[in-house]
Order: sequence, then C-alpha cells, then structure tokens
Amino acid sequence: MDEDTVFRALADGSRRRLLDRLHARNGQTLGELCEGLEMTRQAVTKHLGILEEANLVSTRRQGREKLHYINPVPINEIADRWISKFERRALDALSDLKKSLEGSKDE
Amino acid sequence: MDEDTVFRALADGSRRRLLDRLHARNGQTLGELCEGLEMTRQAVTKHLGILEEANLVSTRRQGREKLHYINPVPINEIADRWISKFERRALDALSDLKKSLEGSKDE
DNA sequence: AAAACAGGCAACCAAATGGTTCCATATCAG
DNA sequence: CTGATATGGAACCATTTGGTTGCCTGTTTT
Repeated sequence: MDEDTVFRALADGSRRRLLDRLHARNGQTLGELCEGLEMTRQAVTKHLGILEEANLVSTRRQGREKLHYINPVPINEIADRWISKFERRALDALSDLKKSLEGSKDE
Repeated sequence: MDEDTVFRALADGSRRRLLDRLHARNGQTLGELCEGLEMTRQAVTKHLGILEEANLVSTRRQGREKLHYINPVPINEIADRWISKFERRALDALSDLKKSLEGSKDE
C-alpha cells in the first residue's frame, strides 16, 4: 500500500536476494531461505519481516514451519504508478536520438 | 550502473519527489528545486548528489547556476532487468485467479 | 570594486538500519 | 516425556543516513 515502505524494503541487497530466491522457488521456510547466506537466522527473520510489512512477501504457518510466498502486486504498483512515467520520458529520449541520427544521416 | 546505488537512491521520499519535480520540468536549478521544500538548500544538495551518483540525474553548469536533468535510463534498467521477472509472476497469478474463478463458476 | 546571488564544503548530530548474541516458545520424532 | 528442530523476541552495537549550521568560492549586477 505505502509506496515508501515498498521502496525502503527494496533498497537492501539482501532483501532483493531473498525475493530472488522466492522467485526461483516459492513457499520456502525460514530455514531454507537462510541456507548458504552469510547472515544469522535472526537477520534473515528481520529482512523477511520488512518484506512482509511491505507486502512483498506473505506467509503461512504450517506446523512449526513458516512458509514464505512472494507477492508481486506492490512491485507492479510501483512499476505502473511510478516508473512508467519515467519510461515514457525514456522512450521520448530514444525517439529524439533516433530523429537526431536520421537528421545527421541527411546532413 | 550499480543496481544497489539506484535502489538506495530511490529509497528516500524526498529524492523521489525531486525526481518528480524534474520529471514535471526538466533542467531546474538547485534554487528552483529547493523552493517550497521544508529542507535546507544543503540537504537538497546532498540528495541531488546521491541521485547524480546513481546516474538518475545529470547536471550542467551554466554561469553560477547548476541545471539538473533527469536521466531515466537506470530506472528502465531496473524495470527491465529486475521488476519484469516479478511482473511475469504477477500475470501468472492473475491467470491462475482467472482459472480458479472460471472453475468455481462451473462447479 | 562592492554587494548580492548561486552554489560547494565540512563538521557535527540524532535517528534509522543491518547486524549480532542470548534466551524463550512451539512443534515434531522417538 | 525428552530431546531435537523451527521460529520468535529483545537488548545491544557499529555504521549509515538525513539533516543541520557555519563558512568559503565563484559569478553577476550595479
């Protein structure tokens, strides 16, 4: 929901890597997400908490395990609402470049 | 260039608002960008420095003024290289939802 | 040349951030 | 029940971050 929370959550490389992992295989437990990382379990817990608060990850308790699922909706909201307006400008810039190249061809 | 620098730069609301301002009108001076903000000029300078380091803003000196221009390329790189893979998942989720709705209609 | 204007630099500060360690709780296996 | 396993909570710490203030440099304007 809150744009700032999402951007903040995405600002950290470890959290982005966690999202990458969940993207590769969804529904992993905390323990699985910790494997191979140079961090304590508690650090990962905190990161997942921040991702959960930003609604980028949702969780489900199953017995003593906690399964983590990626939620792409907030990312899409950002992409749609915020990034798209800069993309339009990028496309404009590209078309300007194209025109200038075409112009130099003629001159 | 560096993904992390860009994400970090985008993590702050004041900086995103500065990008918004430049998106609305490109090529503003530092003084113009400060107008109406509840921040000192030096704070804005710092933010613009971070945006510049992330290659989200480029500058041009003109006399005693410094003009700031938005550069959408890094944002597009993020959108293309990183966000798109989550978007695909979002579309998958939507199509799953659609299927499940269609299923429940039949049953 | 002097004053006014636009911006840069550096020291400093409080709060947030990313991480740790230690301990507690809940659940599963034997 | 007991022990191992999976996660949660809280205190604590160093560094980064976002902001300030004070002063300096360069460029116009008069």
